[in-house]
Amino acid sequence: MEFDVGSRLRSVREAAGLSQRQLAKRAGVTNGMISLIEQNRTSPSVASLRKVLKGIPISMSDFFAENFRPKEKVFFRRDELTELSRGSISFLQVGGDLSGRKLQVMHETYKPGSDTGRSMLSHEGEEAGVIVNGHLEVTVDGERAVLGPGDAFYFDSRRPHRFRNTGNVPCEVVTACTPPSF
Amino acid sequence: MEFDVGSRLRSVREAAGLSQRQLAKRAGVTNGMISLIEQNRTSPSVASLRKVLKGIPISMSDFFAENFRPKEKVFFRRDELTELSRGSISFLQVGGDLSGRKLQVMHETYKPGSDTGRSMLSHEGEEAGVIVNGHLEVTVDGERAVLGPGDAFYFDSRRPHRFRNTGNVPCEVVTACTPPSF
DNA sequence: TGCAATCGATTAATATATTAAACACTTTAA
DNA sequence: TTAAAGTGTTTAATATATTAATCGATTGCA
Repeated sequence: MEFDVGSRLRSVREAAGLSQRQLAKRAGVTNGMISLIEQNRTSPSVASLRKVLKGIPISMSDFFAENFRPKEKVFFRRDELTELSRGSISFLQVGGDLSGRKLQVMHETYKPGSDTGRSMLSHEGEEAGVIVNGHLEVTVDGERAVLGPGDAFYFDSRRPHRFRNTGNVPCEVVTACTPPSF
Repeated sequence: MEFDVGSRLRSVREAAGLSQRQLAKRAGVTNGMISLIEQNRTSPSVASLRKVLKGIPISMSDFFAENFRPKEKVFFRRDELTELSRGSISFLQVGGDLSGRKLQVMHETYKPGSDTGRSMLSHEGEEAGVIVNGHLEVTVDGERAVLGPGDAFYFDSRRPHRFRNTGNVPCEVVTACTPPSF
């Protein structure tokens, strides 16, 4: 799924209807450099790539965005949900391959003592959920709360976050995030 | 709005709980280079940045995503969910004002006999949910299924759809859609 | 037939990214 | 105290990105 910078640049440049020289002039770099980048004969510095993309124009984020694909299946029996990650946390994802989709919904079960980890990773998007059974300790960017049945959360996924079941019964949660995070 | 690569890298590295040397080893580059990047004393090639981000790990796309929102309310007790009631169906929305947000998560309860109507809702976006209790009849674009606890659905919201509780006990569902539909 | 103006690709020269090694500082343990 | 291992930073040497100039091929116009 690793797309290469060269083909991607050529693609967006041509989509914008610009020649290498036209783009080079708008971006304040040389046409030769654009040629080399598009052939992947050099890996531009992000400073240079920024200048080039500004000439198109397209944002870094959009330039590096993943690509899309359609989908069909609608209904999923509980044993058809795709299990994503094993260990002491069960992630049952609604739908199979979500690449190209914007929404990810999961039915998660946290065994007592389970923990998403201390590393507090962050990713783009928004994230929310409702507790169905048991209790879950949720930490977001320094704030912490223990949530029970019916309680809920909603936050920007870029804020570092962590989930732990500190109780002694399993915790069931239905969560949603956009776009899918894994 | 121009965020700089150095501070962003430092921020995500620290969020992942890694030292410059630890990250350098995982990424296959030198710690000195990471130091220089974080100080913006050099602009890495995208090839190098890719290696570094893979060590965290975080995608290019996420790395270049626009910056955080100011802190907002994260946790919601069940009596704090905002009720959007529609007749015999109870919609408890996670979060207050969702304007400008991309994700809407709701804890819904369908009383026996309740029905979103045969006019078949249709709107832009994607929609998914997991049944928590009871049974729900879901119709999407001609396809119909009766779903029970743990079952789920996922579809493009532009396909006409309808929800009915044809059973004799209340049905609880956690649903998500993007973007928010009301 | 030209000549002029494009196009993208290539090359030697040069600017800069990257490395390897050392620096100064803090923490931990004996 | 002492040593050892951790942190981030700095520097000279080297690898590579980038430039400026040129190339051959194509297109349009006289």
